[in-house]
Amino acid sequence: MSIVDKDQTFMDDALVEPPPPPPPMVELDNSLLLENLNEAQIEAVTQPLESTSRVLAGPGSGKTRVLTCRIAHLLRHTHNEKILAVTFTKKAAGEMQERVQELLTSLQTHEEESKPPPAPSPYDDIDPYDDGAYGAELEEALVVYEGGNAEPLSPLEQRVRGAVSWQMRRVTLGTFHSTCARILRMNREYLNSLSSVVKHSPNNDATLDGNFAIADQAEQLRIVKEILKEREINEKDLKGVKLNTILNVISNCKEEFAQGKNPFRPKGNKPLPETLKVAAQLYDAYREKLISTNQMDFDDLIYLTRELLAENDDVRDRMRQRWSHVLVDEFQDTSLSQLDLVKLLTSNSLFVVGDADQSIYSWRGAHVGMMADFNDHFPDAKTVYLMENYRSTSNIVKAAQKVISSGKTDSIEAEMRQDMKPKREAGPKPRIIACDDDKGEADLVIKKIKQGVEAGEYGKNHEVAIVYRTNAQSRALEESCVQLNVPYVIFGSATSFYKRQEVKDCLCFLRWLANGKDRGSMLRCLEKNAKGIGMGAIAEFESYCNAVLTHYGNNLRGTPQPTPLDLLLSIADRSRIHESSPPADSVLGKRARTHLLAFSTKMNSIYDLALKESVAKVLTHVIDSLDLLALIDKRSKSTSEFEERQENVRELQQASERYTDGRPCLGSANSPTEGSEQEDSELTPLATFLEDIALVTELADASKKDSDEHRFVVCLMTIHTSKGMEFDTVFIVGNEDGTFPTSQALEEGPGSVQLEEEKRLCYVAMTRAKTELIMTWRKAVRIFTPTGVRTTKRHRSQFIDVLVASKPKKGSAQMESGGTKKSSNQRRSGTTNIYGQGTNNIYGQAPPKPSKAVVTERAGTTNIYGNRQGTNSYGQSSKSSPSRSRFTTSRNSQSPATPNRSNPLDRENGYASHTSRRSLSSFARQAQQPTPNKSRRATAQRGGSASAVPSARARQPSKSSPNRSPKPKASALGGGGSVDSSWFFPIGSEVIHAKLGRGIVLPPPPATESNDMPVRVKFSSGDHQVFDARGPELSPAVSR
DNA sequence: AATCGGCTCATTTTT
DNA sequence: TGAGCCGATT
Ligand SMILES: Nc1ncnc2c1ncn2[C@@H]1O[C@H](COP(=O)(O)OP(=O)(O)OP(=O)(O)O)[C@@H](O)[C@H]1O
Repeated sequence: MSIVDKDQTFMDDALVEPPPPPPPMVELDNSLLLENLNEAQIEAVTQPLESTSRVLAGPGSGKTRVLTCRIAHLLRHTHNEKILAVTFTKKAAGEMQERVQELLTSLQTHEEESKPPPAPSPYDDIDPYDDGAYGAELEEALVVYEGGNAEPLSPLEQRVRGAVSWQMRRVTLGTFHSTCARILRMNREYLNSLSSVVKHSPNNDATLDGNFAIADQAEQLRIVKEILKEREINEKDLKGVKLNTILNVISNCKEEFAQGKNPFRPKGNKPLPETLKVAAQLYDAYREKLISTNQMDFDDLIYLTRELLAENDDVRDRMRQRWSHVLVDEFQDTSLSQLDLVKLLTSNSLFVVGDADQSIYSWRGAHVGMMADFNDHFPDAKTVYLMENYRSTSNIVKAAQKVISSGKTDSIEAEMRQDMKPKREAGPKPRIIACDDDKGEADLVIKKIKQGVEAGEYGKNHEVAIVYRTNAQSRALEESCVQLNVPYVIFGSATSFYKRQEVKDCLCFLRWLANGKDRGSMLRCLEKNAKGIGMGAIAEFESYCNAVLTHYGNNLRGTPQPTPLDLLLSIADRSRIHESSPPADSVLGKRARTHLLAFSTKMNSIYDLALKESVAKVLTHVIDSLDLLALIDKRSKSTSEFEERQENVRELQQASERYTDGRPCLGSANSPTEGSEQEDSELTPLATFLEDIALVTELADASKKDSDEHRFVVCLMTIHTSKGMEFDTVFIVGNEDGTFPTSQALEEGPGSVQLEEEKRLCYVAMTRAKTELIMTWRKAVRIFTPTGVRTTKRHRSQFIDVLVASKPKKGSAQMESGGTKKSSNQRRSGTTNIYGQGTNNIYGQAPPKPSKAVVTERAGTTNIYGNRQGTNSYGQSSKSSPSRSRFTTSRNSQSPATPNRSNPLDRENGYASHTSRRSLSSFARQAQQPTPNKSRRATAQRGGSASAVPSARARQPSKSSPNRSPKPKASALGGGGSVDSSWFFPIGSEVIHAKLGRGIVLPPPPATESNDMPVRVKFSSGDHQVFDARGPELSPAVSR
């Protein structure tokens, strides 16, 4: 105990006691800090230092800005107090870090400039980017990243940087998960006495240690499979319960347990659902396996930390002392357990920011009522509302508002909801475009973007995103990008990169080295990457393991048991285990022995290297000594596949290089860099690398260069991923019922939890747009059925209906007859009754009535609705949109005010700076023209390259169906924000008429009873004609 | 032990 | 459609 305490104190001291004294508190001029804030924002930022505050605010209202300023405010008004800021993703943490840094820099610069030249200060030699005060090791990396433009810093700049660096050291930025991992590792000595750990380690051997690994989904699955196998349960016997479902259920159960409930007890007299039955069967075994292999899953990070803090007063006090101020961004997506954590960590300064309408993670355990409930948990909390929307044009704000206020109206959220005040001009109207199918949609979107770029419609730094509901939707878009030579980047987690075999095959060695008990990695090493070893040899190895462990159990009690890694090593090097152990030869057969010995020899050399050398060197040695490239070659079907895989491996090696800090890979050796006392130094470089991978930190891509910064690139991502971002132009694709909202949500029906979340998701998506918002949908969608591929007709989404619908007329309510007849997808009978079931449906009382007449009448062929082209109004507005990173004044345009910090180990904040992921090789090839992005945040790329290679197969033009869109009455006559034909065919754009050829759209005539969305077109012949914007005759003339 | 081919199932969303 | 899994073959 005393040792522990000492250790902890020591670590804390390292942080609390600065080598240089804190900067003198000068007269603080807060006006500069508050200069760019409105009144409500100022009120939020300047809440008392010791207080609990909740900022409730809609999208684009500057929540993130407020949080940033609040951090700066706290830093400037306290001395050594430290700050914990929790963000939703690591990327958000990175941006936050950058922004705070920029802000502090500009404030500090201002202060320094207005001061007389001071005497030399202790900061003069501190370079904020290298921890240089403590070690010189990082210089190499610095050269790499600042190499191009390393200008000598002026004394002023040095002082500023030093001061800022010092202040930033007081800030810990991270996600709940990364913060928890940190807390757990800091308090590793407590892990095995946590009650739930005790409960799930039947052998009571101290199994968890500070090197615990974070189990990814693959590992979770492996464990479940292993349990099933052990119990001789066939997957098929599970009655259709899928393995992934089991994992999800287990995850939910953990939350329930944490909240003091027992999910496995039947509720009332209802029998337990099958999924829960299965989960109940597996739950204990699953946890035991994790713990006995020294692993935790994502959920454990949260729950065990919560337990740690709840059960150990001393730890809790220490952690509370450590962070005097706690801030949480995106609080609406916080779970109840995370709330508990916040409570446990907070002493008396808490600042949370969120928007109930943007809660989109309830499926992951987020508590939807979190924002509303906040004051129940913190009765003294002060609430500040931010009502102004600075991001989007008012047309976009209005449209989004229309969507969010549709549907359920009796929730607390709905009651609390107030309209935002748009601060920007009206801007171009949001547009809705119908497309034939996915190919048509993708081509249309990409062509429009291409045109925007090439015709100069997009100003400099114009950012464009395409967002979609499901990842699978990216494929068609990618194909179009490749075909049309438009550079793109897929945002999202890098998991697909780490799922690739070749990457896994490399990583399993590193993981096994870091955690000798990691069984999954062990099996992969042996099974896939060791020559001549298969299931048989593995079985023999395991009996050897058991023999030795039995021996330890019988004769060597008190001696720490060897891990499977130790045992493997011992085959070639007996000294790895106790000399009295039974010899391997006695257990292993000849054949197995030969191969295991060979492999063990190699592993020994790898292990020894790991005690001396960097992660990158070890990885290289792994690849070389096991001839992994040859293996990959053998497994590849083509040279291009091999090259791609090889490229992935290289990418991984590159990433690993950044985890070089002079310490050895397994550098437990307590002689890191002299005097290096950063709190993280107890985590080995290898462990840091692996943890970053597990927690989905974006890995480094050194190839990102400044020269890329101003190139145009389209950002592709799911709507979930887009949370918190903003773009000048946003395309939301796949807005058809069954895709978005998902069919599952539709089946739950109007007002259901799921459908409401889909609605919020749509709201989030729409509010990402600053100036231009375009929503597309597909009239036909390809689906996979047992009978093969089929295309199914789809209806535009109910959210679009909301946008298009006019004020409902009383009494016109009517169930949709299913006028879609056979053409509609019979499997989804659920969809029909979303129209006008009872009173609470999304349309209020009067669902739009699909007119039968329309259905039959319009039996025309081919056509898509309105793409627009030609010049339209949006050049004007892009300037007025405040650029996100343009907060600071001063001249950071030329100086690397915020260069990519180079080394993830240099993490005073536990955060590795943003970077991009591996590029799709096909993309890399075709992207010679543009590439990554100017935007600091727009960089990541997902692996999954296979999907980027477009198959050149010809596509059937899908037979266009009669348009069965419900035809809202008199919609264009409605008030502000309603849809008129210009949403489909902008005035001035070029269209093609099936018979009359090309024409130009003129201002429309007033709507009439028979044509409520008229478009007037002028043809080359000089004729003017009026059409129905929703009719089949017109289609947009796609740019040439 | 390694490879090949046929079978099944899939698409929510992510730390 | 196509990726991943299982089992039969060498
Ligand atoms: N007081 C202000 N004056 C001018 N622009 C502002 C102000 N506050 C914020 N902005 C701008 O508004 C935009 C949105 O800000 P921010 O990203 O902080 O909003 P948010 O509330 O976090 O949005 P979301 O909830 O969608 O994540 C940014 O471009 C930001 O620069």
